Amino acid sequence: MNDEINNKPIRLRFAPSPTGGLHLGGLRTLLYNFLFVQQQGGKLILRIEDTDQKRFVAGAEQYIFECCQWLGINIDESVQHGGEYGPYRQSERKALYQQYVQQLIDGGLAYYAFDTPEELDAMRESFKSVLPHDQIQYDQKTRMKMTNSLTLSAEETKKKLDNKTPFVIRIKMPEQEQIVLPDAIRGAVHFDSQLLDDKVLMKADGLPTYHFAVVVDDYLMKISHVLRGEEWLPSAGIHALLWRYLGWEKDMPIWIHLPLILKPDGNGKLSKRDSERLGIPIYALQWKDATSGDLIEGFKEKGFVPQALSNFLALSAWNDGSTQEVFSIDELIQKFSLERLHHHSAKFDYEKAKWYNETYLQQMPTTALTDCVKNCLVTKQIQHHYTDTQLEELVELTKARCQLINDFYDQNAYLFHKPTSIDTAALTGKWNADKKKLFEQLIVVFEQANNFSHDVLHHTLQEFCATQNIKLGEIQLPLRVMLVGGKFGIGVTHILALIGKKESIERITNGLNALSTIA
RNA sequence: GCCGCGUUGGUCAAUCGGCUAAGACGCCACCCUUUCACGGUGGAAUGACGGGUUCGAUCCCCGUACGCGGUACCA
Repeated sequence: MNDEINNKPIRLRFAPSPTGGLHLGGLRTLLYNFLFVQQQGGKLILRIEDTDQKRFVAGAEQYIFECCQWLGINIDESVQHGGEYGPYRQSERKALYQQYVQQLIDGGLAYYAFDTPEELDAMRESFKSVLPHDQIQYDQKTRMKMTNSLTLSAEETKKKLDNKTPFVIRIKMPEQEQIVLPDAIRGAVHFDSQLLDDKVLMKADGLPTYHFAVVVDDYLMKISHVLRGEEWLPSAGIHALLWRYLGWEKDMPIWIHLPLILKPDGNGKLSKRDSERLGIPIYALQWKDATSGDLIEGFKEKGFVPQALSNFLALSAWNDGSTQEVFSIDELIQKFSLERLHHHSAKFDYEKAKWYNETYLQQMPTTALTDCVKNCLVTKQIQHHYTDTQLEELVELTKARCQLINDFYDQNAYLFHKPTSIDTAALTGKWNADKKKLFEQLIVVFEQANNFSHDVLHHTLQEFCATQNIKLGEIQLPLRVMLVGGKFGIGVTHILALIGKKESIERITNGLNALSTIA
């Protein structure tokens, strides 16, 4: 549809800054970029926006690729995949930007500014009395009072440049002009150039700012659609103006500004702090914070499968208009549409995310799920002697109660080690010396049993109850409490079969000791 | 302050002028189950406010309020 209008190949880019872990919002932007590209048969470019060396974090770039891999997101062009529009790291494109700023300067659309940070501060101070509130910025109201190539003569400017005086290059905002940014989901967004400041295009270190680099790179990389976060909308007017100033207006990509993901509670954008504060993941994969040294768990470490995260994320700012909520990646690719993207922010609902994961776990083939559980047990360093067949059996029996992979251990810990305490209160009033004798006899029966499988045990218990002339229900609860420590868990005969004869007898014996205090 | 974007239950949301306002998560109750879950059935719970436009506004327009974002030689 859009490709026909523009008559140009579909090329999208995801352009993160390597300044830390990739959080939920970035992940979702990445996912939407991917879905659209897959649907349209286009290309997805991953561009590293590392123009701020001060904020560079080692490892952040590699981490982004790892997230893509875990989520199954295919990148066509990047520092790792290559491509004909490289380099794909902005710091390596430094020389490329030069000719385009020069073009703007020659056209009188940008200018050199020599003001030092101190002079800028002084300017802000001095204008406090004449300008309303704090709308003091480097703009058409103030630029003629500053040290720049607009106020200096050509010779003076040349002298400063020859002397290697530090400078930045600023855009010269037009005096009075309506700038229109066509956003595919929000319609035309208008900006008044009079209220916009003369943004820095090139910094003193010779690297471009974001505003200049995106425009140049999106043009050179032939980007057809820009799907990025809403935090860019206020500066999108400047980007649109630059596309025009550089003479590329007819090649301008289609803009789509995605809503933000907000804190689950309270107000504001979801942040790293919320992850720690609420114990919820916000990264796909664990991220080690370089400054604090803290290791922050991601969705993967919490026990999510990537398909569930993708599905949850995809539906957090889009739906197909039906009541369907569970979509495979292929369905998402097929049904995704720009038109149905939401344009308002929403709170992050971790409960819902877990529900998605639960849904995916229930649908997974037992063998695949068992593999996940085995990995989980390894990372948790849980010692056990279960065979693969037994683990598969356990997965089948317990998956209905698991939302996260880790739940297979957390919910079934009693299958891996003896209960640390016995909830004797659960049996108050239901325990006496007669019951104790009953269980002592049961131990004898178990000791003589030569088949400890689940179905045989079922008959064994029934026969035992018949000979004792009691109902099965009378021994079930005490037996459960002795085996697992409380009123929870899967069926008792399954527990007995899984932990085995020796372990079962030990637990009953221990249980009888613990219960002697209430009898 | 200024600029931009938003505003349907506790949360996520459907509707594209006809509403007795879907559905999901969460919550509650009951059923199933001599445990806990799963499952099943049911329930409570929503259009920020004020003006228009219209036979009719959740839906369109204008204000107000509120929320979010931006306002850097950060992205």
